[in-house]
Amino acid sequence: MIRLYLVDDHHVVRRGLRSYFESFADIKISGEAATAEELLHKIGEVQTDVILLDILLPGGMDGLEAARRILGQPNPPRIVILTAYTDPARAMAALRMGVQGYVRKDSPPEILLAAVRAAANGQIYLDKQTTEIISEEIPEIKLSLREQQVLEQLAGGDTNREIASTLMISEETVKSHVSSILSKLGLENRSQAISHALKNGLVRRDS
Amino acid sequence: MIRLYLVDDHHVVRRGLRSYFESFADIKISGEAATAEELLHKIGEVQTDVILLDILLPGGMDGLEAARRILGQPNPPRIVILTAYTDPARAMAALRMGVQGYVRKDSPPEILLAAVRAAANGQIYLDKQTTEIISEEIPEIKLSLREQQVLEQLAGGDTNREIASTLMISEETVKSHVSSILSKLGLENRSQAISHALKNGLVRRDS
DNA sequence: TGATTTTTCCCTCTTTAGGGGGATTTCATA
DNA sequence: TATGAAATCCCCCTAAAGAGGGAAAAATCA
Repeated sequence: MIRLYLVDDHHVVRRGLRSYFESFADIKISGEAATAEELLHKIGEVQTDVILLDILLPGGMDGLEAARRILGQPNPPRIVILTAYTDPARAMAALRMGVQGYVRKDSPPEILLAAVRAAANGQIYLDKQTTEIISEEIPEIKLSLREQQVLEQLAGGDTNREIASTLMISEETVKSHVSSILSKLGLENRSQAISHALKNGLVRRDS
Repeated sequence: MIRLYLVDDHHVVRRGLRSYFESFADIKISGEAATAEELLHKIGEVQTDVILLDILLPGGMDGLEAARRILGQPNPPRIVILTAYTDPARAMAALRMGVQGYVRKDSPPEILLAAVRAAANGQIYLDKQTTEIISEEIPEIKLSLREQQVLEQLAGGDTNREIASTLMISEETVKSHVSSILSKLGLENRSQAISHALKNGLVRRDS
């Protein structure tokens, strides 16, 4: 019997997952959470084998950070990441941190099932697209803390001057951070950086 | 008995909606579609009272355009728009075009149910946030066709020169379109336009 | 038809972005 | 301790973006 915990901020998604998985005799839903904070708060009190975890969650913490914390505990449950869009960098980061699966939300239900069962067995399951992308030996793209902060504001539409002002550094420094972000991500200008960051969930979108 | 048609590109969402609505005696699911094209293709052959329609759909056509076409037909079904983020402009546009409801995906299921039942009765149902926003008498922000096309490419990270090239117009023309987009949306630069467009679902995000 | 909007293009001018090439300090780590 | 990454700042220079002010043809609408 696989005990499965569901984490997604949308009611309909949780309900859909629950009704689907409950139709299989070997799976039992051990609980649900809508946010990363709720998950971390509740997970200590339940015994579960697998957590199906959405990446983009409202509030301060995203799914990856929640995964990191849970996997840092002794004898943690397996985690399968559920995501709307396939992002190579995030998938790599997730795998490095010990996640057991990475599947797209628009995958057919059988894929989700396969991923959960594989995770329960300690196997790793990746969907086709992710596997293809990963297998191309993509070097991990890692932004420094400062670069992430700059990217965050970049994606908010701020100018270099505004970023400089809120980070209390000079405009020149911001420019050098932006340049290294572009070079690390293989992009050509800030517009592409904004587009990339928002489309691939590299930043929160609190609009 | 309310016949309800479901349109969403995610399996889990469709499944969740179906299992939820089927638990009510007065509702019957008359069909499902994953894209706007599929909906338009299939809807002629089924009798349905209400269509629950996701706004962001893969492929060329979005939910609003599909709604426009369906509502243009004689004696059309009622349409309830389902959306991930509340966008005032889109909500206004949807209502103007005769849609019967506008609800967020993360609403509690009871809200969805209320919206569908209201639509079946010919009433209009808006969720709280949308109502609040609408009631502030927001003047409709309407981009021309050309401006939408430019915004689409803008959000993809393209430069003015690239946009000019694909639209087969001069760079100067692109600049004037960009300027009018900024002025209509009340923004200051293209970075803000990209951020705004992606965060508020003004463009598709096919990454 | 007349009026309005859309789409197109041009010019000038200022600001912003971004590359290239340094340099310094701090801090972790091999 | 040496090495390297991170973070800070500077200069010079080119290209891109955007404001302001027109203008004119085409499409749409009243």
